[in-house]
Amino acid sequence: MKFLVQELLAAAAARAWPNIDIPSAPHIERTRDAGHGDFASNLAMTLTKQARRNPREIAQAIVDELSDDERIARVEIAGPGFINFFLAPAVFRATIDEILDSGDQYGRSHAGDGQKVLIEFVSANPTGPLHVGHGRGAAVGDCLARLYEATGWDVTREFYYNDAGVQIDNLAHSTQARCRGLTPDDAGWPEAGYRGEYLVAVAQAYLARETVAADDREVTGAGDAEDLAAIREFAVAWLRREQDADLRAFGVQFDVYSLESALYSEGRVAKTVDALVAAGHTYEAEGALWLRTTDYGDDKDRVMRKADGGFTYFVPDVAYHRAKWERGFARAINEQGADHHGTIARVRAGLQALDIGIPQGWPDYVLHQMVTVMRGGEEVKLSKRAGSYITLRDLIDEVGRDATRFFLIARKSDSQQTFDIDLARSQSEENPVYYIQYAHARICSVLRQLDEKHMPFERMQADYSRLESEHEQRLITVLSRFPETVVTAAEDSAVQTVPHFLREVADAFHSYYNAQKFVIEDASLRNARIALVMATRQTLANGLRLLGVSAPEQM
RNA sequence: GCGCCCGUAGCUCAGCUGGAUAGAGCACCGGCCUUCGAAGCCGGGUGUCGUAGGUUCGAAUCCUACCGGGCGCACCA
Repeated sequence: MKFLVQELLAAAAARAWPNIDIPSAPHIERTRDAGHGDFASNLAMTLTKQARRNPREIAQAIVDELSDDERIARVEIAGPGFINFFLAPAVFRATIDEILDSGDQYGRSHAGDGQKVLIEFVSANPTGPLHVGHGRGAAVGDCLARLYEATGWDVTREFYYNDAGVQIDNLAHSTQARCRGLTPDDAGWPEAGYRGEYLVAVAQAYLARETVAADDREVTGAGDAEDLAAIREFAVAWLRREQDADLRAFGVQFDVYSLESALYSEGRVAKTVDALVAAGHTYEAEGALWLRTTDYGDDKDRVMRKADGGFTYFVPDVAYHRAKWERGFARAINEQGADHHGTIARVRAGLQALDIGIPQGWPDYVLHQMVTVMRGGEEVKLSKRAGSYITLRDLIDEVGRDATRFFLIARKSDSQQTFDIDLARSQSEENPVYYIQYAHARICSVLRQLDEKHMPFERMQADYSRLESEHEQRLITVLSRFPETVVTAAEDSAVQTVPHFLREVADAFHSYYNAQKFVIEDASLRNARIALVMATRQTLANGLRLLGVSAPEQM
C-alpha cells in the first residue's frame, strides 16, 4: 500500500519537474494523526533548493500531475508543504483479501531478486557450551536470515570455526588431564586449561571409545589418554555435537560449516599472503611481514607473518572472506559480538589490498552487544575457564525456546541487554511473547467455536464495507503495514521492529476482540469479521515465523 | 590516550536515512468474566529525549565538544 503511493507520487513529481532529480522511492510515511490522511510525504520540502520555489507551490504542481486513481480518495497539501494522501476505504479492505489470498506468502517480497547472500553467525569455537551471548547471535542471525529469505534473497547460513589453533590445543590438554583423572586444582593441570566440568563427560566418552556425530563431523574415541591428537579430534567433535544440539533446540540450523584449518590445508592462507605481497601493500620490519592496512583506513598496520614464521589470525580471516567473495556472495553479513568490532576495519582493509574488486564496505557487519545475565538479583559472570556460566541450553530449558528467542530479538542488537532469568521465569505470563501468541490462539479458538456452531466461513458472503468501527479500521491498517515492516527490517538489519509490529497487531486484535462479537447471526457482517480475524491470524503466524517463534493454536 | 556502541517516563525499552502535539510494556490506582479463552479489555499521569553549542523553515533524529556507562585497542584467537 505504501509502495503504491510511493510510485504514484514519484511519477507525478517527475512529470511536474522534469528537470529535477526525483528519488524513485520518495520518502513516504504513515501518519500519526488521521487528520493528516493515511500517508504523508515531505517530498516538496526536500525539492525547494533545486526548484527554487516555496514548498507549497511545488507540492501543488506535483498534486496537479497526480494521475487519477480510484484507490486514492483525496490528496491535500498541508502545513509547510506536506502532501497528505487519503486512501479509499476499499483499499484497506482489499488488504483482507490480499492476506487471505497470499496466505503464508503475505509479507514476502522479491526485493532481493534471488541474489545470493551469505549470513555468517554464531561461529563459536568448539571449546565449550554455547552461552547467552552466542544465543543472542543465534537469534539475531537466524532472524536476519529469515528476513532476507522473506524479501527474496537466496540465503546461505554459515558457521565458521577454528579446529586447530591455540584454544583447541588448550581444549585437548584440558581433556587429556581429565582423562588422567586430574581436576583443575591438582598439580599437573594445564596452565590456563578449561576448568569446566563438561570435560569430564568428554574424557569418559573418549576413554569408552564412544562415537560422536556432529552435523559436520563424526569421530570415534581412541581411548588412549596419551594420544593428544586423537583426544583433540574427539573433543572437537563432542563439543560441536553439543553446540549443534543446543542450536537445534533453539531452532537454528546451518547450511555450511567452514573450518579455519581448511584455509591452511587448501593453501588459501599462503595464496592470500602471496597476493598481498604481489599487490605491493606489504613490507618487512622487525623480522615480521606487515600489511599496510593504514592505507585503507585502519588505525595501524598489521602483522601478517610473525617473526617466528607463523601467521596471525588476521590472515586466515582475510583468506576466509576472500573465499566468500569468490563463492559469489555479492552480499555477506557477519553477525558477531561487539567485542570483535576491532577486526572489522582490518578485514576490510585486507580485502581492499587484494585489489580484486571487492567493494569498500564489504562485508556488512551486524554486531550485538553484551548480554548480562541476572539470577537471584545478581549478575552471573561468564567465565568459561572457571566453568560456571549460564549456557544457552540453560536458558532454553528454563524460560523456553519461544520466550528466549523473542527476548533476544526484541531489542536493538547494538544495545546492551540484561537477561533476568528469574524475571523471565516467574513472570513468564507477562512476557510479550505470550501476549502475541495468545492473540493467535484466541483467534484459533474463535474459529473452532464457529465450526462447532456450524457457521463455516464463506468469503463470498462477507461485506467488508460493514467493517466500519474504529477497532476494525485500526486492525486493518496495522495488518497492511506488514510487508513494508519486513522490507525495512531486512534493509536495516533491524530485527527488533518485527516483535514490535507483532505487539501492535496483538494489541489491535485484543481490543477488537473485547469490543465486538464474531459468533453472530448476521451473515454478511459475521463473514466480514471472520475474514478480518483470519487475516490477523495469518499475519501473526507469518510474523512469528520470521522470529522462529511458534504460533500455537491453543495455550 | 585512540576507536566503536549506548545514554528517551520510577524500571525495561521503541522511535533515530530530520517533519506536523515524544510512544509502548512493566510497576501504581480504579473499573470489566451468566455471552466467542480475564495469559485479555477499558480508564487514570509521568518526560530538562545525558549537557552545551551548531546546521535547518523544522532536531530525540544530523554535526561538534563535553559528561556518564560498556566494549575493543597483541608478532592471542
